[in-house]
Amino acid sequence: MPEESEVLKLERQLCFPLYTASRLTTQCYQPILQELNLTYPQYLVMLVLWEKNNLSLSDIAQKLYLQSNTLTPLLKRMEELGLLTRIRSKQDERSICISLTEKGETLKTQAEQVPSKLMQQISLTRDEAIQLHTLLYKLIQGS
Amino acid sequence: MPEESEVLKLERQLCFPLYTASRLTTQCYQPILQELNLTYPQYLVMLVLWEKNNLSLSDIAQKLYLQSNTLTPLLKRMEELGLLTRIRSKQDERSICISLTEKGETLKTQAEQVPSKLMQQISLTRDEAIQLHTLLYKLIQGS
DNA sequence: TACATTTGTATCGTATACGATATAATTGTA
DNA sequence: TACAATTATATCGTATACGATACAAATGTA
Repeated sequence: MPEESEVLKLERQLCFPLYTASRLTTQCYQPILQELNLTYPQYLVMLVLWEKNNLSLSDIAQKLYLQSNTLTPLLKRMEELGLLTRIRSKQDERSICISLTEKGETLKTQAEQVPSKLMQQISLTRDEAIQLHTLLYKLIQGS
Repeated sequence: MPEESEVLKLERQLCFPLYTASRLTTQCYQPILQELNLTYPQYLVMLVLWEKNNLSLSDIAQKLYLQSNTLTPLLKRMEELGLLTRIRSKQDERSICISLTEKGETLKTQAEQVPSKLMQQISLTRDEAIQLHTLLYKLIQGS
C-alpha cells in the first residue's frame, strides 16, 4: 500500500494524462481543422453524419456520448455555417432530423486528408496507437 | 491502404475515444469531488499544490499544460473559495505566488480517499491502467 | 379517453479551454 | 542609461461541457 503522501501525486493519477492527452491532441487538430473551418466537436458531428446521414439529435448524442445541452447549440452553429439542416420530424414532433447540406457533404473530400495529417504529428507507433485505442474503449464501455 | 470511405469512420479515430474517455472519467470524479466542493480542474491545481506549495502561476501552468487565460480565472475562483491566496511576488512584480490556505491544506486529508474511490469505478485491471498511463504519457511528451 | 409518465429537445447558469491580444515588469544590449 | 525584446499575467471573445430544469409531444394505463 502506497503512503498517504504518494497517492495524491499528480504523476500517479490516470485521469490527469487522460485529460491532458485529450486536450493536447485536440490542439493538434486545430490547425488542420481550421482549413475546414470546423472545431473539433463539430468535426466529430461531421464524422457521424458522413457515416450515416439524416439522424436525430439523440442518435448523434448517443454516438458521441454528448447531451442535448451541448449538442443543441453546437448543431445550431453548424446550421448557421450551412453544413447541415435541423428539421422537426413529422412522425414525431419532438424529434429533430439533422441532415447534411451539399456543402456539408462536399467537405468530406477535404476531410479525408485529416486523419493521416494528424497521425503524422503523433508520437506513437501504429501498434501503440492500436493498444491505446483498445484500452480507451474498454474504459469507455465501463463508464 | 484503407478505403477512403473507411478513414473517416468514428470508430477508427484515436482522438474520439481519447476525448470521450477523458470526459466520462471526469464525470466519474464529479460526485466524489462534490464532497470536497471542487471541480476537476480545481482538483488538479490542488494536487499540484499539495505536492509543492507556494508556486507561481507559470509553475502550475507548466505542470498542468494550461495557460494563464485558463488558470487566472480558475485560481481566482479558488481564492474566493478560501483554498489559496494569490500574492504578487516582491522579487518579480510580474509573478504571482499561489499558496494554500489552512483550509486548502486541510482538504488534503479528505482528498486522500479520492483516488481509490475513483479506481473502484474504473473498468480496467491494474495492469491495463499502468499500460494506459504509459501510453498516454508517451503521447503527451510528443505533443 | 383523461391523465400520469416518459421521451426528445431546449434553456439557463456556471466553469472551463484556448486563440488573440494587452499590459506592466524585467532583462538584454547598444 | 534609453530602449527594444522578453516574460508573467490578465483580459476578451467564442465554443464547448454539463448539472438542473423546463416543456411539449408521445406513450402507457386505469
